[in-house]
Amino acid sequence: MSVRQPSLLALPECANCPIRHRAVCARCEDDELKRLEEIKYYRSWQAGQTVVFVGDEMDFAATIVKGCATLTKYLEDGRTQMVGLMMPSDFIGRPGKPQAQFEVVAATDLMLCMYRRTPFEKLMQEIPHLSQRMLEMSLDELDAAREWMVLLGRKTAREKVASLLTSLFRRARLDAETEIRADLPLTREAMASYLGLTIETVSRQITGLRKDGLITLNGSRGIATPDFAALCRVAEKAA
Amino acid sequence: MSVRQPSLLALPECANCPIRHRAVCARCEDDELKRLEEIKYYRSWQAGQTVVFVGDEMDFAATIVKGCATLTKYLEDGRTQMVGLMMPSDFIGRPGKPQAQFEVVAATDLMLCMYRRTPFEKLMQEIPHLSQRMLEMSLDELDAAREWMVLLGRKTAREKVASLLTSLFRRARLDAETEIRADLPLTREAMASYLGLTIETVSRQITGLRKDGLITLNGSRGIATPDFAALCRVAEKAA
DNA sequence: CGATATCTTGAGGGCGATCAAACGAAGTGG
DNA sequence: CCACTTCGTTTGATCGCCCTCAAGATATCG
Repeated sequence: MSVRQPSLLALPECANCPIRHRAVCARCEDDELKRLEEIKYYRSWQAGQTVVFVGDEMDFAATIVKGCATLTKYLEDGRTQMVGLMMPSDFIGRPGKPQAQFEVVAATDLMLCMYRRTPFEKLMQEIPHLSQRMLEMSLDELDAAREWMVLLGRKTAREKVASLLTSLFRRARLDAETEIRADLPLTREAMASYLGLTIETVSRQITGLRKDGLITLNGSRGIATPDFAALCRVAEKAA
Repeated sequence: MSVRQPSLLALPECANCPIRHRAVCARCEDDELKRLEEIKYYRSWQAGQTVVFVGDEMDFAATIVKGCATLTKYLEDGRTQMVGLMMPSDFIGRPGKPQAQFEVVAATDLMLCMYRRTPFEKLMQEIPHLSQRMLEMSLDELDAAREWMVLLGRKTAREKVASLLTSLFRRARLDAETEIRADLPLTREAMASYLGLTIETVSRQITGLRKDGLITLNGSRGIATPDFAALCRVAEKAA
């Protein structure tokens, strides 16, 4: 892969932003949005590039505009565990702790709407609509993390893979209710990291699900399901 | 165990509260504290009693004053995974989602400082000190959940048990730096639920750590370590 | 002291990891 | 255009950690 510098882009208006109503700025009034607009800038990365390294001073907070980013933690001997899979409108950053606790990597081509840290934290103090939305989003992340813990701690390999696929299907069908296909934004390696498995086991389980007629493949990234409900049943949704 | 009704207790003053400076009310001014005091009440449970069942309408939020509570999620076939281990000053409740997503159980005898839900959510709107602290605590919970995900997804049984013990030691030495002993607030079953293991494996690993001289036991609940640093090394702390 | 949880220990098996190799797609250069 | 590399994926063979099932030991409490 050719390594290109992250590029700074022009500044579209917030009013036209595709994730305006779901991001951290969702509740902001027009005048509040203007203040955010003053400290924001856009930046893009190619799939595979690292956005933040562990321990880096994070001098920004950001919203994903396009693409998909992963948050990954490491053990000393190199074992890795993904701890966040962030999609458009999701927030990246940790007000109060500028040291990055995990690596942020662009899983696909990625565009972030970034806010300089200090001014952003100041705005959080001054704009309740901002901190309120921030709290909502943190609590949602926490709920997701807890669901994820059940997957990691108690589900079988097959259930894990089925759970990930259903979750990706759910996020992929952007208002296209009928579409039960998706292009995976993750490599097998990223899926393994998400699931607490090895690449080989992920591959075997995907093959198994295909042989059982629960999914169909189209290349290694394209995937679809003829029976979404059945796939959900395999995923053993929490009671 | 004799089942006794949870008891309602008298209302001590917030000013004398042992966890006043660490709980959700930590940043409140005196006048703000008074408003909280108006909607609060105390309630106690015995070890083993369930505080909230999955799906229950939670008409309160609460702070743990004394004791220890667990948050547990279930799969349909009965598999369980603990997703929260809450200690004094920790917050229990989910503003915005009154339906309980998990079961809350008193791991030890437990006392909660409880706030009625609707008035509490109103105060969160009106007292920035409250919602700000709430955000801080949620982000800390999220950090802890992500560390926990690494444990569940990638650590070996031995590392898992060592990690839990070091974490409990850390929380137990309440300003008593020199004390490297603790009474476990958890049964083997609760430990297994925390770690994504079976009771038997937990027991075997504890025996193993004892035989290796990393810990000493005193009954099944009392535990100490002659070399905390060594135990941490076994726990394979994340880089 | 007996009744009942809780915890420990043992034997055996299965699921997922590990090690290894083949396969396919995309890109490079002769 | 075709060898050749590179990288991601698939498939196979074997191993070992942890689960399962079972029994025994210990603690707790009436």
